[in-house]
Amino acid sequence: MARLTGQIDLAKTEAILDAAAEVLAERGLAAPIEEIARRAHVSKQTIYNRYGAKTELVRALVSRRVESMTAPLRAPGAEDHPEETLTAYGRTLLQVIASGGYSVLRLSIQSAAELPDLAREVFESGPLRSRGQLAAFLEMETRMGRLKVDNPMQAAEFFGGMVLGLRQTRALLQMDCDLTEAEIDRIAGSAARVFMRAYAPD
Amino acid sequence: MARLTGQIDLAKTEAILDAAAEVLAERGLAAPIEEIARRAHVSKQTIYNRYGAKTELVRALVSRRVESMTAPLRAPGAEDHPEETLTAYGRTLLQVIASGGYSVLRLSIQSAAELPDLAREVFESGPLRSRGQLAAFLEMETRMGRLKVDNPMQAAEFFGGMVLGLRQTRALLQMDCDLTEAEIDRIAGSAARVFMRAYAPD
DNA sequence: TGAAAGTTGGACGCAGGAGTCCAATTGAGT
DNA sequence: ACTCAATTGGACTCCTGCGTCCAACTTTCA
Repeated sequence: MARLTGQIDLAKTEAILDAAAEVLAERGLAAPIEEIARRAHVSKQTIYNRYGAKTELVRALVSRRVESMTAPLRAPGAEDHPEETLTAYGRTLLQVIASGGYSVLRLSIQSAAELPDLAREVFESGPLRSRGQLAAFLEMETRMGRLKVDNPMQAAEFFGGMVLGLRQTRALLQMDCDLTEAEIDRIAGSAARVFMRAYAPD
Repeated sequence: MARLTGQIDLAKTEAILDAAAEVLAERGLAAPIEEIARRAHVSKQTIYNRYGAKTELVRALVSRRVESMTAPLRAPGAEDHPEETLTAYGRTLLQVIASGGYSVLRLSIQSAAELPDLAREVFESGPLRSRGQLAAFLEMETRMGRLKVDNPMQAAEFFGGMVLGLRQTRALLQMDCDLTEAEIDRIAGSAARVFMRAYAPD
């Protein structure tokens, strides 16, 4: 095995986190650590060498993957119509669901009673941050007169909520919601159009 | 102890379900059954006499409480403006969160891997049903020319999502989101107003 | 007063899984 | 070749919590 640093094997660390993501997504918090070790082709001891405890493994995993459960706002070209930026944002939001990114959130929910600080971290550096970016965008567009949003954060939550609809709940309940690329476009597009109609200037 | 029927004690059954709701909400699925028994002032055996297994207790609890996690659409007076009905619906949606009704959903999410059928039941007789009622209302208002909604179910999801915003996620992560009665009114009102602007006829 | 059923608590067996220990192995660097 | 740290796997301890069993007690109904 290649040891990249003189010390611990980075590739193994990645393998552990990948396996943990898989197993915990499938079987929930109840999944035994031995199963993770097995699937990472690593000994249980190796996992304990790095993380010391199961909760720490969960922490590491979740912290590292929060980003992946959140839609970033792609820097919009200044010439774009806001509707396009909104559509793009909505699309990313839905792609996160379609690609199983919600397993991180599900895990955090499952651990919330034991690890309230982790829950907080996930919320803040995930959805809250994401909506915050959107809110900043809405505010800017308002100043430029292309939108008329009085309460940016509220409006951002509105838009996110519209796009997600019942799909977030479905995803958290592990029901697969067949989201094709076409579906995603359709929904994000509709939401953006409706939003524009409500928040158009004058 | 009063035995209401000649047979089993109905009051005890209620006590068990109440205690289970409490304990499971606080400590999650990991909560031991003995704790539930203790808090219900009942012996562990009594619980097993009724449910036979922990999963069955969870099933019974969740099934019985799904309704409480969902906003019903109050039958709107025919003379009301749709905006009022929407506001009322949104308010109920938020009151469910404020009153801790989401613990049922959290529980279902935690058990989803083990009890996928329960998850499905919760989703369908909870949020899905609720939005379905709203969709029917929107469709009716559209036929009466007071609204112009092309895709009622989608619009219903939009509205529900708007009202919930990030609060659903917060609630599932067990972060208390200080929702005062005033806040609730404000949010539901805003959402309804925005919705009306987007879906007004002509 | 005598069944029949429900309840109690307390002890018990048992399984699964967290975390530890250790002797043997592997690989990197010198 | 030699050293040092990381890794391995397999055994082992410990604990928690599920589900069962049972003997004593209570309540209802006849």
